[in-house]
Amino acid sequence: MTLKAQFDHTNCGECPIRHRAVCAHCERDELKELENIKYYRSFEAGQTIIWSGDPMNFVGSVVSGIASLTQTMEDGRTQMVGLLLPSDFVGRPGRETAPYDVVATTDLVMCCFRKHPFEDMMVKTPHIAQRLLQMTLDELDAAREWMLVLGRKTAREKIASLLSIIARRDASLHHSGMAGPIVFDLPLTREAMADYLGLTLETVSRQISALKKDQVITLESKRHVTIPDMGRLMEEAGDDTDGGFLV
Amino acid sequence: MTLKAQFDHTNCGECPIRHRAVCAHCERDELKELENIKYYRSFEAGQTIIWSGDPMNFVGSVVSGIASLTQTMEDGRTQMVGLLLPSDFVGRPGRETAPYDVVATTDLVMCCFRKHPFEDMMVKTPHIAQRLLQMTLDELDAAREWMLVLGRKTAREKIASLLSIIARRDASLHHSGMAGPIVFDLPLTREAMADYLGLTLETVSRQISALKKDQVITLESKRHVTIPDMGRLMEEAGDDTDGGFLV
DNA sequence: AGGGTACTTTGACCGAAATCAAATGGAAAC
DNA sequence: GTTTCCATTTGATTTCGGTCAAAGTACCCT
Repeated sequence: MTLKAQFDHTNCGECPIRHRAVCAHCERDELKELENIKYYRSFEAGQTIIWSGDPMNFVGSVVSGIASLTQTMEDGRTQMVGLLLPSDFVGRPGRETAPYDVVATTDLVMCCFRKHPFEDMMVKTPHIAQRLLQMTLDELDAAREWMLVLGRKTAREKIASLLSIIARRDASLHHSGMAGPIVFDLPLTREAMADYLGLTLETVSRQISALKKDQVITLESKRHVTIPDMGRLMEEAGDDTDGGFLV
Repeated sequence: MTLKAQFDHTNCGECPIRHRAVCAHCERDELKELENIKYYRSFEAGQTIIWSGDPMNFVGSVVSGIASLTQTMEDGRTQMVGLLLPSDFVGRPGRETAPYDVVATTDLVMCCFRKHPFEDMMVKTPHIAQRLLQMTLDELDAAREWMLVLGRKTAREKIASLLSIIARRDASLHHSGMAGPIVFDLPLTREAMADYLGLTLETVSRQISALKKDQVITLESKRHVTIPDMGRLMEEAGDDTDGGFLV
């Protein structure tokens, strides 16, 4: 069951996503306090929000747009290690510095809380620490699922896996059922997809073309994707687990 | 700073590792309760401790030996997603089922706690939830660091990265300083190394031979490794971060 | 409309790692 | 001792994805 499914109530103030993510019981007192310390930040596509190693003085969640967590080697090779879609949480309570770069992949709005007040609240409100533990375990599962993709899947399977994740996340946002074709816009450039999948952008492009030729997907434009048969796509991804993905 | 460094006191009863891992302040009351519900389990090399999807009714930590977390596709491709060395924690408070197989890579002793009593204690003792959150964040960082290895490093760099991690963990166990050669036994078969690195066992063998030829490492036997110059090895691994690895 | 820029596709070629296959080594069992 | 079994090494060949290069496409900006 996803995070969204567990806490999908709407009476959580003007930043509902954030509260759904943190407040397990949506109690009014906790909410009031969160309301008092929250603020919004906007970023442009391409902007780096936090540099690896820098002090990170806030936590927050994505309201709209896409952010990514990336690691870079000295010679420039980069690997995306997380994809943050709306409602995803960013931040490490109890940590001083960021362990990797956080980059706005598209224009982005985040709902933030200064770290220290948030940590104080965590101490006063055990629910929150436990909720954060659950969320972190979910992220850990997603990261490990992704290790299988990076370590053992072919380029074609990697592309199918990524499309599958984005399609599933997007479908759950739009409350559509599991039947029928799924339509969405790819929020990533070919290069960003390559960085996520451990491929080159040329290989990404070639494999997308191949999936199109084999009618696993349809492209109305470079970015606008239709998936006529989700089951077929998941076969292509080599996925036995029909769910469970979280990132 | 590693987990070990933060909690390296010795007055924690007969299962000190376990308590170092969970009890942030080593308070006597908590310890007593933990003592009452703990028990030990032994496993033989190769034994599967938990199957992915099975109910998991305990949490615990590795006392001696090595366990690994692995994911397997239908066609048999497998990816190791975590390596559990002595003092590492296993288990998901708040989760019913295991998300991947846990396998004893060597003969193994674990110190376990039934899950429900442990969860009850977690609720009563906020420290523990917060400590577990910290540990889970560490694991998440390690998993993401490993994603860079899997996605972007060459076979030679992958091998060097793995040797580097094991050497560092082993060195910290034996309290040796950072200077001088490091000697240890490889606790993994070539195949297990391959599964961890997303390679084939042949490639692992070839790259180890190559590192030996280039005198980055010395092999007294197939498994007994000497690293004359840790800095050199880390260069080979492409590591800028001279530390931080946890798994 | 024209020109610039950034993103994407496609082609030709190359190389690192996979695959297939055989030989070697080392330890336990008979 | 030698047989058996398993882990490991090494060799020959193939293949998938990377690299280098060029062309195509869409969008923005005067």
